[in-house]
Amino acid sequence: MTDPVLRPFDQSLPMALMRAREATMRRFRPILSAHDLTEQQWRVLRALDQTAEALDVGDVAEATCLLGPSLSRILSNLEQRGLIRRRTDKHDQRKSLASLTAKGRRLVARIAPLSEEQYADLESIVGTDDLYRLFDLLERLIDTAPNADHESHELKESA
Amino acid sequence: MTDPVLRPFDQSLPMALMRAREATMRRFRPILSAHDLTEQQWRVLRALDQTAEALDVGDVAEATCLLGPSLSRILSNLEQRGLIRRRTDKHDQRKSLASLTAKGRRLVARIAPLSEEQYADLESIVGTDDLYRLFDLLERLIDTAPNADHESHELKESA
DNA sequence: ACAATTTGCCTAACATGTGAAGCAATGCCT
DNA sequence: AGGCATTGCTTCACATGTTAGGCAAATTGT
Repeated sequence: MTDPVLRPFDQSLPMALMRAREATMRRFRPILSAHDLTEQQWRVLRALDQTAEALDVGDVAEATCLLGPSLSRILSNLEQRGLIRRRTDKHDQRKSLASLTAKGRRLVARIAPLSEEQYADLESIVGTDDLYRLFDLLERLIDTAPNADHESHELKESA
Repeated sequence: MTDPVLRPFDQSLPMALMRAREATMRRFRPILSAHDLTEQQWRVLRALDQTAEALDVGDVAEATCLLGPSLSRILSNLEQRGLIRRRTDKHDQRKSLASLTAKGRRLVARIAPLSEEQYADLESIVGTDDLYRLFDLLERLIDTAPNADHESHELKESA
């Protein structure tokens, strides 16, 4: 029964997660900034590149882990640069649908191999097995979250 | 030999790290906002609470994983609120030394048990063993970083 | 049909992330 | 001592994180 002394930072999980992410991103950031893209802008372009059709803003937010206000600004930015396009959904006029332009798709295609190259390096250094172990542990951590809608898997079985 | 297609987000390590951190912080954020503190402000207070003496701004930046400009603003904020104190180092007048005020130390003491309670919950859910496994994997990831000064352990042995 | 509620996206305001530039204090060199 | 690059912190400018509030379209209840 010791006093409730605060654990030092080396034993803080959020801190370790942040440093790990920072260390990982250090590989990719130079590629992106060379193409005048931020991390977040790149995540949006990737999300849109993954589907043939357009996505509504809510889906993009979920996929990219961005909050509405940030995403709204990012979409405006990318739209002005001619990388994406926005139009309102005919069936629900509250929704705004986003999709890549040809220019945007070309940009993703140009960056993709560079990104995958870095990822391959990372995997070879850490080791494929340990990388999967890490993914599993992170996934478990995500599932312990109090009450977040991360596209709950739980409903499917109980429905 | 497939085309260099981009991996989906569920196989992206930076994405998994971000979601895991977000899920973890969801436990702590309510405690902090109830005391009008942001994550980052809390990290600074913690860092200063860990040492008896004052820390220079560079050390605080390293300990809290904050960049100079952010830290500079945060210190101004905390100083205005009377939670910390700043003075210039007599031996090197470029340096600015920060330390907690009595008020700041009381605030940390009030929050600490709440924070540790959440941490204990987390550990009991994830399991102590898996938590340590996770720390190990994250540490390895951090050490694969291209060229960052994370208080390199390497020098001590080779010196 | 109509009022109340909810949903989806937006803007506003403030705090932080990030790279570049400024500036004073220090260290180095001759 | 006098130049000169370096260090430590700050400020600036712009992009994002975060919470709150706004507005129009859709849904619900009657």
